[in-house]
Amino acid sequence: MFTLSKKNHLPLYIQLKEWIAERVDTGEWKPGMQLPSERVLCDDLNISRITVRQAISELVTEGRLYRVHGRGTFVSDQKIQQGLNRLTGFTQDIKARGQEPSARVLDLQLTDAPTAVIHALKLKANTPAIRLQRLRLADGEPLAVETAWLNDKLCHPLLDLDLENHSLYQLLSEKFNIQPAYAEQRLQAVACPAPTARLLKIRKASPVLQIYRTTFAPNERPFEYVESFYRGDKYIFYVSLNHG
Amino acid sequence: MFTLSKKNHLPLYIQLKEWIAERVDTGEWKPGMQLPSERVLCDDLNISRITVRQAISELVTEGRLYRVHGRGTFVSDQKIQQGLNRLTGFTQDIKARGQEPSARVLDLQLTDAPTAVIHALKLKANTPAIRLQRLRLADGEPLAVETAWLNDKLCHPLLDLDLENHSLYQLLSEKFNIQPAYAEQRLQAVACPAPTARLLKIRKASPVLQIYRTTFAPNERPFEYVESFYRGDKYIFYVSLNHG
DNA sequence: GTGGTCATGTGGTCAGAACCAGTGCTGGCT
DNA sequence: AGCCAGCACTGGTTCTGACCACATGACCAC
Repeated sequence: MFTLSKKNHLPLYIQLKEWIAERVDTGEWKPGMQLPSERVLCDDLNISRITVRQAISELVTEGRLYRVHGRGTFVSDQKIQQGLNRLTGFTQDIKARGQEPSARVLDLQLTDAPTAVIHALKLKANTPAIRLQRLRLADGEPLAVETAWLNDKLCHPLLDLDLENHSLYQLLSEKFNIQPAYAEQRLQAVACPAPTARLLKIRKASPVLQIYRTTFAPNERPFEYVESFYRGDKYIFYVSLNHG
Repeated sequence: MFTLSKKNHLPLYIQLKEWIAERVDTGEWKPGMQLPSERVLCDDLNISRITVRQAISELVTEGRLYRVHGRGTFVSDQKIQQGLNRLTGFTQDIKARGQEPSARVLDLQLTDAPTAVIHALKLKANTPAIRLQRLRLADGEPLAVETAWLNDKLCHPLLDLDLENHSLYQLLSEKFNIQPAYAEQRLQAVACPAPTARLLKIRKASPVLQIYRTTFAPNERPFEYVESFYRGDKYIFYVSLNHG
């Protein structure tokens, strides 16, 4: 069926894993289909069961396969796979929803960071930070007010850039080589404060989704802390959860 | 240091995993601390290395430990940990927040399923389903109203069980061997409907977090659809996002 | 001091074997 | 016909043992 090359320095289980993944991706093995049993794979490929199990286990962890004790191993339904939980900025998020994102800059300055920001970005006390407040629109309608705090040391020249027509993440990536790798968010339903309500063109105290986000670079350093208010009537947050 | 009991039917690697997890949770082993090497653990506990590796590997996958080739295994920085995005029921969720969960059953019956439920659970039209509505409390205070729809075929005898004092997921697991594997959620900030507000003891139209969840079993069949209203002033939802 | 070598300790990969624990079919008994 | 025990499969757990790849520090030669 296929040969694993020992010469190739790649571990056998990785080679097997990629081989299986390819069958699944190309649709040669369709969702619900049963894989050859672990012992059959051992014999056919002339490798030990521990190797086969390691390859399959990783694919199970990734959600591409699932096992049923006593019955066998099967290809997962691809629809279920998590297209959710992806870290994107407002721009990408809204585009993914089929709408046209835009922005109006309300404030952009270097100023003293409040303690919540100091803590989130792991700054020293009394350090200034960049405060960027924008009204975010989807298809021209106000959807959210977003206040981002950025580490000044990492991206000072940001103050001169055009943040109405470009994605912040895109600029950070192109100009400063900062890519978001990971983010933690807190979501809460609150009554909209009056000033924010005026910007969003909703009645004050309307329900809004308040989102706090801390974004980390690949080296696990936080570079951004954002507080947003999303109109409750216009924005739905999607998330997927997996069994521990 | 500690003894693994063979009598206990739990697999050795699970016992070891829980033992390590406890050290980490209680803070006996602090973030950054190096664990005893795999071979040392083998000798001390008189088990094979493959067992030790399986226990550690799962904790690594969960983000509680990390390994460095050639140096050792270490306790992760807890803040980075994604104890987030774990699929749990209300009971586990509230316990994890350090509060005491409880429930009051408002409704439990077999009835016609609305189309949203038919669709989410992939039922045939005009199929009845189990409707379970509960007021959920944390430390005795109303926190959420939860309406769960369950596939009748999978868990009919549920109608006779004690759902005030037991976790639904625990019962599903013990009685019907149904384990949640994956869930998709939608979250939205809305104004609380009057009847729900009375149950939650808040003013009507207060902001609440409305959460829809579809829960899937390991075989990717949906078995539960839940609509919940969480008090906006008492509940914060945590989520982590990863770079695609 | 600087730079290379090597011993040692770490995790990473893999073989072969054994037994346990669910699932589902089959054949024999009632 | 219907039930149930047994068997042949599946994945789940665990062992012994081996070698590879990487990190580190001690040692030696320059």
